Amino acid sequence: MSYESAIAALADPTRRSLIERLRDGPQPVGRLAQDLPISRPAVSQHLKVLSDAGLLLVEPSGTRRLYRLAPQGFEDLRRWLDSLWDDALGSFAARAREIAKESNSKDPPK
Amino acid sequence: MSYESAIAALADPTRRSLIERLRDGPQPVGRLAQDLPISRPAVSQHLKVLSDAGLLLVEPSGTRRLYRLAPQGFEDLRRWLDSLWDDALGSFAARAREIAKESNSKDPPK
DNA sequence: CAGATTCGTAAGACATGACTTACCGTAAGT
DNA sequence: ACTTACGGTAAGTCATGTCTTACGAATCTG
Repeated sequence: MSYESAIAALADPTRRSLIERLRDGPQPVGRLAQDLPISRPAVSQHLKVLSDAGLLLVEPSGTRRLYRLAPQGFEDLRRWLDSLWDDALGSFAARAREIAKESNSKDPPK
Repeated sequence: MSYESAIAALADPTRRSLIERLRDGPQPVGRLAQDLPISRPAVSQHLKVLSDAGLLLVEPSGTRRLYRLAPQGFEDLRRWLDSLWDDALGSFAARAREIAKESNSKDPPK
């Protein structure tokens, strides 16, 4: 239902960089912004996009906010991509059979 | 190595629409453009982006060009997404254990 | 309570990307 | 050879998204 927003969110390199950093575990905004060549507000905006897409969860802790990966958000995306891959394989296999058949007619057995 | 361009390509709704139409099998540009609310050149440009990202294969046939899904292009993307999902689940499980522990200290057994 | 941290939001500048029309090349049909 | 069909490319317009700085809200510390 909403893997669309997830894909759109993951399309941006900076946001993928944020996602990669969160693979090791939850981190506050300030720490995430430290290693990036952009301002902290920009990071906040990216985090909002990722959260709205269901890819991140937030947990307030004092004045800080811990962001972490949200497994739920990746599920739909994974399923869509898997079914797509299946169809791609199917089409590929069908074409392979055609190629084989054409090759046969030009190059008959025995 | 290049799942980045694949994601960027799939981020656009029109391009996803093209991908969806190609799930049933290969189709020429004109047919793909018929059902879309945009011009044929626009479709050509989208098809180029998808091809460059490794998501489509082209097969010239007379004056027409048949586009089909390229399984190879989805592989890296799938792997990256899967490993990401694994880490997300790991982080989620770790947090769940913390929650349970906190709940225990406030709500001691027996 | 005053000051310092941490972070989100608003407003505006700027770059990027998705469309259009116009045009050209190539292949098939008459 | 001429015409028609099909599709890629170029140039320019317009919308979208990504930054910046400035500001305000909430929490911790002294």
